Amino acid sequence: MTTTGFEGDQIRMAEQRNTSKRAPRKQGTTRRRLSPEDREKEIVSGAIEFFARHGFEATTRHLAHELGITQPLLYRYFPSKEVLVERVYDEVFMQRWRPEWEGLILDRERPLKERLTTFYSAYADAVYDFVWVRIFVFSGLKGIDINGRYLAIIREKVLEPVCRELRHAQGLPDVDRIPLSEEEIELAWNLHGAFFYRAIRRYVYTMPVIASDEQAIANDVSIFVEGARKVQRQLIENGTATVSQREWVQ
Amino acid sequence: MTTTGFEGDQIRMAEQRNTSKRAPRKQGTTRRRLSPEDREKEIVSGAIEFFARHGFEATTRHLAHELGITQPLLYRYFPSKEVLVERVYDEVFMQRWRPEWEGLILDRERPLKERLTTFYSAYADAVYDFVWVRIFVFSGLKGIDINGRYLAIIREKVLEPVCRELRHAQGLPDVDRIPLSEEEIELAWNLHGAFFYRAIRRYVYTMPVIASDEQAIANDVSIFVEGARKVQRQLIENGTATVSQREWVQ
DNA sequence: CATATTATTTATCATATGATCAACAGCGGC
DNA sequence: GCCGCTGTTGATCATATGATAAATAATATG
Repeated sequence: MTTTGFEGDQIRMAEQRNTSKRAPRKQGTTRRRLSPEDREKEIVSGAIEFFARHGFEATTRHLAHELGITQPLLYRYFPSKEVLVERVYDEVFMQRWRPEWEGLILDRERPLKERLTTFYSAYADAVYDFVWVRIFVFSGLKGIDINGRYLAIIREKVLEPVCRELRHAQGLPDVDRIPLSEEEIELAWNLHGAFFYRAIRRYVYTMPVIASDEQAIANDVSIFVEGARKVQRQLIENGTATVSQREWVQ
Repeated sequence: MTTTGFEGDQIRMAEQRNTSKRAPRKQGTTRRRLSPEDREKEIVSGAIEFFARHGFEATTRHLAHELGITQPLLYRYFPSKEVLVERVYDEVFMQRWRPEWEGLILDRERPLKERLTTFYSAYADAVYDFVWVRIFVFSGLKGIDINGRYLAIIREKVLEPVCRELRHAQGLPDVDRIPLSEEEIELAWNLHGAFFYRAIRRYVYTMPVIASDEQAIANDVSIFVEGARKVQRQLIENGTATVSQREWVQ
């Protein structure tokens, strides 16, 4: 009646972990003793996967159980759950942005569609990822400021460049002459949203999503570059992109 | 040292609620006695807002506190937290889809851009909403099946119609002759993703998002209808929309 | 092989949380 | 104005959870 459901599971868990990657333990009862560095790495990578799956409200006991260790051991390596969670944030968010990506958008030697497809494909390699997407959404819901900081980078390194290059591609005035408006930035969010919503469908809604990301991204880009021309031009000329009733008819 | 931090707060909370909408209580100490129907309504609507804000892991004590009632009272109206949460799901998801929306997309008397803008604007009235977006994302992360069921409706009532109407608008063969492929449905997700990601930025990331939804939606639609033509045609003709290297150059 | 070091575990604490029940008190009927 | 019904609360329970400390055992060193 008063069973916690954990006592006997340790051996089972240990065996389970062995099937994945760790050195095989001769007997399920033997204690595994790692160097502090290795243990910490195991805890952090396990915590990342664990919190990505279950959210940050999930318990340290549950995490320890999944790691095949006891709960107090976590406190040998991290003074509190909060610190461990901070570490997970850092590990997932830090250095996730690769500076070389920026160049992919800006290289005017290549046609814009190709550049954007190349960029978003490279970006997808890093970001179409269970851990990344879920941690990002979890922390967003929780109101962590890390989201805002990351999205500021996206704005500076992706959205604004996309607007500038789209202007250049169709011979519109430079941002020096007519600065980017919020409405124009919102256009770039169109592409970015279509791109990232695919990841949300896959990893937040756990829907089966079409296999070829390359293909889908190329289509996103094509739709955007073809479709945004007219809107961007209107936006710059009129200061608004309101489509007159006449224009509905095309 | 052993304080729970709740004892004295009840009066304060009661006062706080009074500022919002409830009948003013002459004395902060008096007990408020409602009819079961009214009390239940208060609890449900309070729970919706509360869980949307804090997630479903948030505690019944915290909820009761915010409602200005004591925690045991919740159990007079709901046998368990789980049942209350179920009720919140039902309340938020049920009858959220308005059948008349479907007609907005299908009315071939009007140009497609106008139809889609009208539809997505109407849909935004219901769905660009703090509670809706966050509950949807929370339940998605939690793996609740309600998401999948809702998205099946979206597919049937929005994505497939959008594909059909886009075909019709540019004289492509009917779905009777060439059925919709997953790739083609993925095109419609482009528009839907751009649309819904705006809500995610606003209510999940809590970013300041541009004011005029009407405007932004009209732009989304314009980009999509203008941009998706070529891709859809290629998709149907070639069975794939792979853009040849030559075509990059436009 | 004996011993010291320390990674890991067992036992435990304080508080938090879902849930229950008897006591209290607002409100309608007489 | 008193009384009974019942909406509401205070007290409490069992378990869960973050955190701590002492006991145990794996590994290195001599």
